[in-house]
Amino acid sequence: MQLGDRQKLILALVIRDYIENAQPVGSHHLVEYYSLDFSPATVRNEMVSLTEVGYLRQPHISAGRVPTEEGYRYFVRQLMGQTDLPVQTKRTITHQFYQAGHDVDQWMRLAASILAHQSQGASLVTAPHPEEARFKHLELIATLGRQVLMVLVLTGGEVRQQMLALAEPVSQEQLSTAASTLNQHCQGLNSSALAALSAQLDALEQDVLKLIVEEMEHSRAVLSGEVYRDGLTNVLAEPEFAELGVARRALRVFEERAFLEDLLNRTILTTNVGGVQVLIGGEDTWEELRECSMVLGRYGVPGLATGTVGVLGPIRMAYGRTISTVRFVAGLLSDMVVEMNLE
Amino acid sequence: MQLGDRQKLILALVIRDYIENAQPVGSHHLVEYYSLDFSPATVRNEMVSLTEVGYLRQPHISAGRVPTEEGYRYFVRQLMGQTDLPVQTKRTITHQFYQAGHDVDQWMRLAASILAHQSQGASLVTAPHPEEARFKHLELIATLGRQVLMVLVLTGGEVRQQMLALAEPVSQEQLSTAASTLNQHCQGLNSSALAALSAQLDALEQDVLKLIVEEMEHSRAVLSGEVYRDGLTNVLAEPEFAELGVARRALRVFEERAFLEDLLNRTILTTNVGGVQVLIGGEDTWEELRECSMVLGRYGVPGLATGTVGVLGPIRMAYGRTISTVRFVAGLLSDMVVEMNLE
DNA sequence: TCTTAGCACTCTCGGGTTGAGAGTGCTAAA
DNA sequence: TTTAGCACTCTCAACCCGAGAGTGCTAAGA
Repeated sequence: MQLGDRQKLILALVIRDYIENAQPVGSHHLVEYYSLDFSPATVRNEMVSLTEVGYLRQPHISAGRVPTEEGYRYFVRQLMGQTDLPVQTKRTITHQFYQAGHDVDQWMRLAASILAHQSQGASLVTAPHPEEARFKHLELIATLGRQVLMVLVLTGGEVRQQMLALAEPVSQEQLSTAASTLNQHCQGLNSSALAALSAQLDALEQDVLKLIVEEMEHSRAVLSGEVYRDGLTNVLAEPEFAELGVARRALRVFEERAFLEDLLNRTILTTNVGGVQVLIGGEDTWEELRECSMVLGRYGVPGLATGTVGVLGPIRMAYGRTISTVRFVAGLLSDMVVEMNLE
Repeated sequence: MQLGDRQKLILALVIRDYIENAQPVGSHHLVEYYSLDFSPATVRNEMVSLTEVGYLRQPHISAGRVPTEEGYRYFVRQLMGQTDLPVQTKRTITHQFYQAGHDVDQWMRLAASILAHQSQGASLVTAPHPEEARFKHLELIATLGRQVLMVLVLTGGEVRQQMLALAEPVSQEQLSTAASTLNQHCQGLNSSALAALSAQLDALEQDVLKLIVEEMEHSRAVLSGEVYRDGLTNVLAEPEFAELGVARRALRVFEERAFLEDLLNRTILTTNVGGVQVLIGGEDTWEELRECSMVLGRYGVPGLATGTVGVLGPIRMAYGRTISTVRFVAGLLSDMVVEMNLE
């Protein structure tokens, strides 16, 4: 069913008002506050239609209207339009990133902090990592006794380190030789190609190679590295999380890696870099997210390295501002990935 | 003032009962439930004394008694005694660590998870790092263009990595030469000794050395690496965090690095390895912790590398179980540090 | 046909009241 | 020194009630 212009206007106003005040919106308030040139009775009539198509509902018979999840979805898709961050805000954010220097860790933390602050929600950032890891460089470093530190650099600039315990002590020279052999043979190969190499290597090199393959396989998961979070307490400030159970369920989402992994696997992988996905009320799929919305974005360079940024908040979320912030921060992080690899 | 034996018994029972049920404890209930061989009236008389010395209080005149913070402190110091984890529990935990292999990251995550689960609180673990970092080994790895990855191994097995952008491109050979020069000169030196070396080195080496010193200085902070957390939602389940504001304040503690840093600096540094410190109700020092208690432990090998484990919960916390869990996990992590360095 | 004024109706919410129950402190007797 | 008995205080849940908000319906007006 197609909505009339007046219905769209009323729906949009109800949603904006509700997002701001967290209270059911009545016909009288709407006309008064937004100086509409038709009467509360007319608004009521339109509200009846909007309620019938499922975009609005009444908490109880003598209350105003509240948007349904479907209402929010329609709003985000059709009514909201593209909003953009104020130039001044953009400039401030860019400046902060500029000051963070070249440290990926710093960038991630900063991104999480900015997202949380701007959206007044809880934020989530994963470090960039390649969709398919390719070998770039290897170092083997003797630490003490039979403990050896392996540092593996993958295309995209991702660095992984892993301790390995050898059967017997090996000198740094032997390790360096092994590393340089492997560096020669493995350049640019992906994990399956590496696995095929095994035959032509000696025992030590085979051991190391096995570990490399393992690491690279592991790094294919969406959630291989650290997950940066911030603003968890922001969501607790929202009235919809006043009830203990609701707050717990929402925070659990952020705590459990397994859940996040599932979530990201099933949503963000289908999103293009630069694109933003909005999950409203768990989308009938994630029970734990029933009372929340998430805005997820993907950044990076496809084929090289990508990562995820996201915000969790109540369904009554300022979608416009949040989406544009997520998009903007994703853009900056994409620049970082480019810079890291090209400069 | 010295408490009589019966007063000690009653205080201990009130605290244990309150910890379990979160409800004011009345004289009648106490006698009934614990089959005491004196009457409720006697208990009431003793309770009056305990209230006068400040170990108990009444929420209101017709309610039972509740421990005060002083009461908890007395309990933890004098009444509780050394409890120990059940052998079976210890075995299970040890087994889990055994299965985690040699990955420090895995160990930290596991430690946080076990602490959270056993204590039903929120847990906190910092990676082991040296009190005074000494140089052990350096690698320089060309990634792309002028971007160079520096991998720095410190005594104690701590590994730090940092990107540096050089003024102009440098080949891997040049980097390797520089690294091996530095490895020869810097072996076992601390940051101030390193800073003094500068004169005898060429431009590239000086650049790198500056960065090394910076990293090592930075790594002296208590909170240099990642902070592992778990069980945040556990604390939300406790009735004392039902109020929004209380829950926010408690979680903020865990979110803000600055706060944690201050906290650890001022408490844990005065604790010996293997020792456990109990903060009850913020100890009049930390406003944010007023409604919480923390149990903090230190692990590692003094002079080599140490780290912190801790649990946050309501003041009404099962101190016995929590303290023994913290102590046990700290012990396991200390073993890990030893093993990493000696094997 | 669309809009709107008027009105009866419904439901929530906050305030006030009340009675049951819990637990105390005091007193006096054992 | 301990304890039974008792009067007393206070909380808590239930209940009632009236004010207020906002609706849907109807009928009149544009």
